[in-house]
Amino acid sequence: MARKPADQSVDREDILWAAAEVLHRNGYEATTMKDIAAQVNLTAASLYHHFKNKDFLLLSVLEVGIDYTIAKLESVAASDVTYAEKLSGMIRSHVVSVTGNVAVGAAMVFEIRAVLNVSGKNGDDKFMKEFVARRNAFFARRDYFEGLFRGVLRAGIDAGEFRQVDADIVTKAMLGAHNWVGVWFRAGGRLSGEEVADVLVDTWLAALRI
Amino acid sequence: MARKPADQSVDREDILWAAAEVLHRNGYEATTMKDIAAQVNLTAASLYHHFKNKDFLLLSVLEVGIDYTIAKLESVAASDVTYAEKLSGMIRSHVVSVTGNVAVGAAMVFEIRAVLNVSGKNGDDKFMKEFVARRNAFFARRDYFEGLFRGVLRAGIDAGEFRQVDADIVTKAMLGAHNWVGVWFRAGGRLSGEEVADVLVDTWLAALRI
DNA sequence: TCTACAATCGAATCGCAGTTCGGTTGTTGG
DNA sequence: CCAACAACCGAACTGCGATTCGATTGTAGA
Repeated sequence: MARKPADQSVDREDILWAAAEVLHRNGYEATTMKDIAAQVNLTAASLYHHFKNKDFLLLSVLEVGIDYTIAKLESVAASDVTYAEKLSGMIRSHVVSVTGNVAVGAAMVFEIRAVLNVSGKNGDDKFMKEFVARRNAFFARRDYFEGLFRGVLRAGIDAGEFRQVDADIVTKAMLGAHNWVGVWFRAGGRLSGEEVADVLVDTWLAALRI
Repeated sequence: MARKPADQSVDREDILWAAAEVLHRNGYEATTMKDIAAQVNLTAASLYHHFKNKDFLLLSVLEVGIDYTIAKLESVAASDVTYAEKLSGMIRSHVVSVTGNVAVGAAMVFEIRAVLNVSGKNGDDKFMKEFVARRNAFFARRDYFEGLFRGVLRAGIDAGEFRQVDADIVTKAMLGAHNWVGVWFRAGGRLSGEEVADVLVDTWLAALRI
């Protein structure tokens, strides 16, 4: 190893965090490498030491975001409680994740397209192959995430804990409502992240109660 | 008037519609004027005959979108029925609007930031003044739109038709769920726009029933 | 103390996107 | 039939953003 001037050097994690913030403010395409670099006191050129290119940087942000969210969710989904309790915990977990890091949450909602469209342009890029693989893996993670909710919903319906609803649509409605929190939530507002989560838990359980 | 080669000439409306589609696919920043122009068989230069610049074009898309949505919503909101019936109609109206024109719906959700960030850069642009004015008017329209839902929700709660909930948060949850429909809905899928709307109406009323 | 290499930067490349401009073409009201 | 103007286009300008490259600087391990 080498070069770590104590207070100047930043690592991959720092950059991702900072990038999420800038991305949140401006959106992927409107965010320049310079913008992101500035956020961590680097030059644009330096970013290429940590990430292959801009697309990989965004993808990395999305990856840590989904991994973090899923990690928290899985522990809840695995617990041995009623489906209603399980769903409550998952909703709370998701909403708190979003309110806890609006930047990453919003990136996961808004910047997916940027990652999707990559194949459209640089159809020849040297990193293309790896990129597509990682991108697909990311989407698989997202589907898995959605599946966790849908699974509990279905199981709860089958078990007679929830009323009969279209699980697919209701799942998407839930995720849509939660994702949207990242758009309007601001720390320091009338309600804390936990309080918002409480309202949403209450709302969804009411919607599902028999 | 002049120049209207019968089948070539397009009008403002056509361009806005086409722009919404391209925007939906690529996102504002990733969409070039050339892309939009191509969609209506024009050159980028020609677009400047119809719109002052790219920002105004996007803003115009958003304006027609919100106007259209609000127009449909107001007729429902004005009807003289129970709050539950009114809310049902509004939800249906909103969801059907979104599913009926996913492109515009998605633009209204995803491209707002692009319009927001304008002040940050061209702080000197000659059209700045007019732009800011129109942009603010647009945001006022959005707030008004949200207010229509919140108003009915509150009134229904006061009237004892709905159970006690945090109207602010539940309103945002509803709009989030509806907006999200524009992200996943595809015509020709398992359910039609109307059917999706039915599921959501059912879900929200269940969440609000006493 | 050396040496290899991680971490960084400045400067240069390269292409492209938004925009402008001058000119062309028909259509239409008079 | 004519003038005026709407609708359009090709070409050129301009600036900026992603990316590359060579050089520099410390630090960690031998």
